[in-house]
This record gives sequence, C-alpha cells and structure tokens, in this order.
Amino acid sequence: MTTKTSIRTHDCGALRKEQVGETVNLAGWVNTRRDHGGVIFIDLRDRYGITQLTFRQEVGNEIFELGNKLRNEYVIKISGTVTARPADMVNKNLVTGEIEIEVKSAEILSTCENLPFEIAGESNANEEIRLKYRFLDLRHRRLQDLLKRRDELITYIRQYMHKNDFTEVQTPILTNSSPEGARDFLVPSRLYPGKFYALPQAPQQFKQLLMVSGFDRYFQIAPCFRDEDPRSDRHPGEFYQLDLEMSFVEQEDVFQMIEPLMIELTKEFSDKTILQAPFPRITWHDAMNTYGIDKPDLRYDLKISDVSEMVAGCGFKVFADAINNNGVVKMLHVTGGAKFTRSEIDGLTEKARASGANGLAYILIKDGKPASPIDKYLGEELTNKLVATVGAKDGDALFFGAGEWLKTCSSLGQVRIASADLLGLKDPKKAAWCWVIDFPMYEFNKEENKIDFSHNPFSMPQGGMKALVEMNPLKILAYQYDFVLNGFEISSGAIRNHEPEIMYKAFEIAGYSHEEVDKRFGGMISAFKFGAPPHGGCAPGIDRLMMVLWDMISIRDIYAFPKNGKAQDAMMNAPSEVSEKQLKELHIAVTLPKINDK
RNA sequence: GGACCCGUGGUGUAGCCUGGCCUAACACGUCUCCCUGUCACGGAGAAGACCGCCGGUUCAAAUCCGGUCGGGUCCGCCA
Repeated sequence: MTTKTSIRTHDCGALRKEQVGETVNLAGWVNTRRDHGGVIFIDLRDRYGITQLTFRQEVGNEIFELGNKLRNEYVIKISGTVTARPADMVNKNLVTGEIEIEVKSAEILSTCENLPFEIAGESNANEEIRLKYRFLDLRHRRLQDLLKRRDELITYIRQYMHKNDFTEVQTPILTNSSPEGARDFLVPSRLYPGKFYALPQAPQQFKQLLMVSGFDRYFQIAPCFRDEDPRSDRHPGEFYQLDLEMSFVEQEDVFQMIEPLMIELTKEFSDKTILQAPFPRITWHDAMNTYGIDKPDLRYDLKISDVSEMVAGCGFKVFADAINNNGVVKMLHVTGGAKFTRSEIDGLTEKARASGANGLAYILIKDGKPASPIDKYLGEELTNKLVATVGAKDGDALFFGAGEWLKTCSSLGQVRIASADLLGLKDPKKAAWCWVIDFPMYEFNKEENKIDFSHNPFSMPQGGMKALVEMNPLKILAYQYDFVLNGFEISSGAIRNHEPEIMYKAFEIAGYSHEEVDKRFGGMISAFKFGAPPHGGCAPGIDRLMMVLWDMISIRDIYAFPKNGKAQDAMMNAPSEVSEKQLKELHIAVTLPKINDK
C-alpha cells in the first residue's frame, strides 16, 4: 500500500531513519507550532501520524517567514530533507520520532480561522459545540480511530457472512409504512399525490421474501429508521443492523451461526473476557423471575427469588395482601448491600417506585443480625428463615417486592441494576453474553382490554396451529429470542411464521380480521402461498454492539455524523423547512401546531 | 406528554448553597514582543464575559425567587 500522491511522496506517519538524506514532499495539517526564535518546529499531522518539521533562519528568509505565518490547522505542503535527530532529541512517543524534515520550500494550501475548540490533544468541549463542528471534532485522533475500528468491525462481519455463504442484498429504502411497531418516517410521493413511502424500520418483510425466493442465506448491513425518542443507547431516527435470515433452519441453527461471530467480534474488537461460552440460555420467564428484566446483566450474580410460599399468611399486611390477590412476593439478595446508606436506599426505593412498586421493604444484615423496619411484622423466625433460604451473610441486604408478578419482578430488577452500580459490580473487563429464549407470543393490553403481540407478530408460535387453537393465548410461547451483552439487548430474532393459515390465526387472536391481514401484510402473506421454506434469523444492532464493546457512554460517538438528543443534525441544520415550490409539487399543506416551536 | 440536571470570555472550569471585598478568578486558546532543540517548549505583555434571556425580591443579584429559551439524562415510546 502506498499513500503517495501527486502532492506528497509520503504520509506523515511513514518516514524513519532509513530515509535520512532523501528529499520528500509532505502535506497535512499544522498540529502544533513551537517557535524558538531562530528555529520553528511544526508538528505536521494527517491521518497516518505526525512528522516534525523544522523551519530554520539559515535556510532562507523567505521560508523562515512562511514558518512564522503558520497557525494551528493550516493545511500546508512542504518539500525538505529527511534528517536524523540528535540522539538525545529523539521523541519516543512518535513512530517518526527519530527523524525530522528540514523544510526547503513550503506552501500554505489553506488557512484556518480561530477554532471553536482545540484539535491537538483531547476533545473536551461540550457535545453541543462538538456536534455543530463535527468535521473538526472528527480530526481528533480518538474519533478517527473509532471510525476506523467501526469500518474494520463491519468488514469482519461481511467476511464472516460471506465465508458462511450469505449473500448481501440491498433492500429498498423507499418502501411502505408498516402499521405495527414504531412510528414511521414518511416520504411524500410526488407522482402519487396524497400517498407516501415510508423508510424501513427494518428490512423484515423483504428478507422473508428473499427466503421465499430461494436465496437461502441473506444478510445486509441494513440502515433502519424509527421515529422514536432517543436514549443514550438509541440513536435518534436511524441506526444499522446486521440483518440476516436463513432458510430450512430451526432456532438452534441460527444460534450456531451467530454465536461464533459474536465471540469472534468480542475477542477481536474488545479487551473484554467472555464469561461463558457457549452463551447461557435463559427463558424469558426465568429471566424475569431471577433478574427482573428481559436483558439481564450477568456480569454480577445478584439474584431474585420467590418467597411467596414462605411469607404467605405472615403478619406483614403488604405481603399477605399481595398473595391473597394472586400476586407474588419476591426477594432480591444483594451481597454486600448492608453498607448502603439511608439515602442510597431511598434512591433504590425511588427506582422501585418508578417501575410500579409501592415501596421497597428490606432487611440489612449488620453485626451478624438481620435488622429491618418490618421485622416486627415478620417476626424473628420468619426473618431468619428468609435470610437462610438464600444463604445471606453478614453485610448482605435483602430487598422485597410484593404484588403482581411482572411488575414485582421488574421493580426488583431495577433495584438489582442500581445496586450493582452502587457496589461497582459492572466490570468493564467482562463480557457476559446470554440468550433469552421462549418469549411469550402475546401479552394482555390492560388499557385496551385486548390481547397484543408481545414482540414480533411474524414469529412462529411454539406448537404451531395446535397451540393457537387449543391454548390460552397468554401461555403460548414463540420461537422468539434475544441475545444480550452486559445488560444491553444486542439483537432480537425469531423463527418466522411461514404458513399462511397459522399467520391468519395468529393475527386473529390479536384482533385482526383475515381482510385486515391481507390489506396490511398482503405482499408477504401472498408470497407464503407460493412455496415458503421454514426460515428464521436475527438482526444484531451493530452500533449498539460497538457501544457496549467499547464502553461508550453515548451511542452518538459511534456515528460519523450523529444527531443530537433532540434528533437534529446541528451541523446540517436538519430537519429544516422546505420551499413553497417543493411543498406544492408534493401537494403538501403544512398546518403548524398553535405553539410554534421551531 | 412527564420528571430531574445543566447554562459564567473562543474552550474547559471556579465563584452560586451562606447576596456586598466580583471593577468576575484560573487553565487552555488568540494577539504582540523575546528566545536555535522543542515536542503540552519557555519568558514578558495584551485583548476578550454586561455570568443564556425576561421579570421579580433587595439599599445591593452571577449568587435568592418566578417565567422562558437552549442542551443533557431518564420515564412514556422503541412490533
């Protein structure tokens, strides 16, 4: 590989003492300038490295004066002689540190205004200004390395997929609105007034159609668009998935294909140690019961147990009532939790309340004795029994939740996560992968008093048609799975429902008529009537994966040009108004809300 | 839609709780001058902020109160 061009003979990371004596041409940015009166040192920077230039008075007035004019981030090209540095002047921090260039001629290609923040060194300006000047922020070494790493990771994925005989196919960006799921980004059609394209939330239907077409194994580094509010692990609007689908497979085949890739990516692209491989598999039900969340962080071992039977009929009304109302009482064992301060416990109580609990009862084991605000209701015998059942030791804490099963599990799950934070249990050197399997097919929607799909409506119900006809829908499981890394959902996936009759029945249970299904998913359903192979796949979020592997606080850093937390592009000023002419062509009339916030 | 946090020269911070000595401090950057071996060069000097904005309380507001705007985090939402 050479980076030689018409303008330069070498890049700024190339020269060594072997080239001493050669005349070279370099070009790049002025990283720093050190003026010593009779000699000026310039660190010339490009993507490949930094090379020190010297501008000397004795070489000539013209060149020396040009050196005097240089300022940070000017773009220059120079011609000069590679010279060895005196032994005691070698800079061990630079790969080019043994040499420097004595500049004989130079030209300023481009000047630079006063910078909004410094480029040499760390980027520590606030995010708002860094996003506005993203092209400058991207000059920082850290971000350049990050994008380079991103490219390498995606290249690795592509090679892995091709090695396994997957074909990458580009599916449409302008497609149709899908009525389920997230909000769509809509694109008005000029040729068909009043009609809209939608940007794909995922290439879901297309990849299934490719299976019907017989491609057997498809993948795509697929842009996905969802118009939902961002979070620190959710980039606003757009993100990338490794979308993949396989034919003639069962769940196990998908696992065997994707798990080795995740292991390789962890080893190749992070310094984390994989805690367990093959990845442990946890049913959704067990995950909720034991960790209180469907994306458990298994780097730490805090567990929730069911103590309903133990406390049934006890003197504590909250517990007794929960069980009388068909609820449960759950107990979270936090090793080392007795040292939590009052205000930390208040914080944990807030977490529990925020996810639906009425409060947070607890037992702290201090000086070998359990102590609790509720021990007078529980009594010594029951308290000791609860402590013993999980083998809690001196210094531990037990937290209790009581009420409806899912809510109780979830609230203790949040307490579990917050406790791990307080105890510093989230070890960045560990990679705890796991599969969460057997998601329920349906869930009950209390507000609308109806049954909804709990995840992907295109998943195959376990037990097929027989299960749909005979079972309580809320008990039916789907061939639907996620995989999780350190408490982040990296991917969901499923074995799909490829049989039209089962599809109609599955939708019927969720309240969709035959006609509605035809109308909304007609393309796919009709395809399934023409010889559809059993198929399944998954779609790991690659930005999310990189964020977790590289311990980024915000997913925004993973993108070259991220949007801010308000879903705007601060550099391009998107979104923005368009011209009347454009609107007219599209037959769009804009009706602004009364409170006009730009 | 809701809750919480933040806003001080170009950048990052201190000061705010406990109003007055703030005519706002420090570091980096910028500008001028000096310096021939630095690499976060060094030295001397200078410019640059009505403390996001509006209003209130007070003899007195960066500081207290209300509103508003901007940014961030979380909940809702994300099949």
